[in-house]
Amino acid sequence: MKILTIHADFIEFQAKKKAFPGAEEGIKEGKQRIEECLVVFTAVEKRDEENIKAVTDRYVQEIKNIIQQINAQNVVLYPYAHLSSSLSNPKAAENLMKDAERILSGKFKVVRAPFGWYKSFDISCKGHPLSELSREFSAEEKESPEKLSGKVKGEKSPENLGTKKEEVEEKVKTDKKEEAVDTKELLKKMSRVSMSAPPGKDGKKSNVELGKELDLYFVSEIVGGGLPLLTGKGTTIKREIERFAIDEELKRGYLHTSTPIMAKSDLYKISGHWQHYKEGMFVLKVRDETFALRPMTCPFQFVIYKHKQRSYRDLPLKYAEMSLLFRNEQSGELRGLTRVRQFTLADAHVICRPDQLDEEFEKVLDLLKYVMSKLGIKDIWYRFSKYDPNDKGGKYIDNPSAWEESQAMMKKMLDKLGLKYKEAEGEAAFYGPKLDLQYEDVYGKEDTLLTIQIDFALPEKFDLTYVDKDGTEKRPMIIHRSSSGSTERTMAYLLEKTQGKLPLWLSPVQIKVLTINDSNIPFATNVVEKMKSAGLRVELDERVESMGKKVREAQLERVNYIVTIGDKEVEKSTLAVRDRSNQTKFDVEVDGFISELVQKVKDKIIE
RNA sequence: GCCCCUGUGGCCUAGCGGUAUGGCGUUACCUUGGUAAGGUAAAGGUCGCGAGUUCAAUUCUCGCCAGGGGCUCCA
Repeated sequence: MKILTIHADFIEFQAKKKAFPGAEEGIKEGKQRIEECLVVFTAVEKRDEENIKAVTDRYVQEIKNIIQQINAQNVVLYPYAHLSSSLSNPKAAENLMKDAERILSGKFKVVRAPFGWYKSFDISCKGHPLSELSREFSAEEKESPEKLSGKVKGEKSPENLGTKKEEVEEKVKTDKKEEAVDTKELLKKMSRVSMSAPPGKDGKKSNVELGKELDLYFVSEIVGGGLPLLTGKGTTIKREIERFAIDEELKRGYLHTSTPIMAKSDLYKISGHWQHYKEGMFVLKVRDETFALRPMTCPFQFVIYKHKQRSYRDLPLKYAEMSLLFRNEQSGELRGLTRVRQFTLADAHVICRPDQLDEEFEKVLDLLKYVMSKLGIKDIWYRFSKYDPNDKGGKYIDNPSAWEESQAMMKKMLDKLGLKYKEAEGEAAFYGPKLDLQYEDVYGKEDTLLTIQIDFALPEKFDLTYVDKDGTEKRPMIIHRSSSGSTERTMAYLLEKTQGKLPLWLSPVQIKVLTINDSNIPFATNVVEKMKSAGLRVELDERVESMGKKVREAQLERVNYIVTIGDKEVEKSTLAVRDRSNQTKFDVEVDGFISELVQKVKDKIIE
């Protein structure tokens, strides 16, 4: 329910005409005038139907509270459908208001304006701070009326100024009480972790299972669904992927930006994301302003582009960012690291002249292929994602000729590059066609790993321009693309594909050093320190356990190399090295081994 | 968000209308052992949370939270 209240010197209204056939009958004809009154413009909404009684109670309570504050005697209940776009059925609304009239008339003089009629009215608002108020509420929260009214007031800051002192104190008290009660319960929640997933095809483990088994990440109830916490090991993988992507992008002429993770809603309104995806955004209302966590990077980088006048000589401009994004995905969609509510996207926007599009597209594809080769991403396929000409849900920018043109352009490029692809209607972004790089997870489910998109709509919306040779302003083209994808999802892909046996350069623990007896520890420690200072990730297992046990555990951790140090090794200053093929080499030179691994890491060898 | 499944100490797991089984890990002691699990002992749980049914609920019912599978969605 939404209400708007006006403390008025007077209101004068007159029913003119039925707004629909079922309008209230037997109403007073002619003008009615009420003086010194609180006028309550009221819209009953669809969701209120679930619990009419509770909503009525709150409605009455709110009115009483306001009347008390402004010290009025008369109330006018005025049906006002225009406050909401999701109205309840008229009969329910009419009955609700009649009920409220009955309840309130015990204490005040109540006039109810006719329901379902077009009415003319004159009103004179007193203009003091509390003379205009609005409230929005539903029956969802079943709490005591005192607490409810405190809560509503808390949401509307200007009115808070007028709240009586004791009410404010009471609110503070209830807040404190809530904190005290919850803390104990919430602490328990903090330790609750739930992660479980059945095996996939051929008994393969999902990224969820591997994440838990290898201690890479987990999801905690207290933090929330779709918000995984990466441990030190998990973060190592993430960091290596991201460093690699950033370094490679820099080599290829990208500029890395660093833009805020949130903005005022106005920014998203320009791009159309607000209209298209508001439901999927985390919206923050702070005082009188509305912000939202960003679900994508585009508009931020466009703001940077627009900050200066650009010449045709400046193009192509390639803005990249390792971008933290937030999307309020449906709860049923969340899964491990594959689909989350906060993720990092290796995002970029190549802003270029139309004559550069072909070449830039090709360069992007080359970058993606390179990244995939180093990450060991194979068995992906290309999907040419087009719009759906028959879509009437407003899912796509309404400009069929631009769609046809840009899709034809993309198709030409794909064919020229000799790519094999599947065409998919209705899979485009709302602003343009995409080339998606698809993969299959352990359950055989298809998902997008990387994407390249041609955008014909946003340059127009943001009025992006450059000055061409002839001195006139021209419209650039934009390629949206991700190089290593969402790092979280790419990690999920790699984990599932390798079943945790990550390539050396991505492994959280590359080497595990095992000692055979305590007298080997000093030499082993020395070796470990050498490895660490060479930049290798190594752990020492100096426990007094059997060799068999230590080896088995190291294998289960999926380390790349198991180095054993016993009396023979100490004596000769060498190592016994076992790799993933389970073959052990003896008498390996320490420095040689270290430099070999360092080189492998540097070259990002996929074994 | 919808449908279905799941939720037992840090991890895996047995079980059942009468507060719980075993293993791994942990801690202590013994073992100094050469490549897939050495021995003994101890500590650790209000059986996801809340309500209902019952003399009695971890067990049955409902609601909520979380995870997963399938839809839908994916800027």
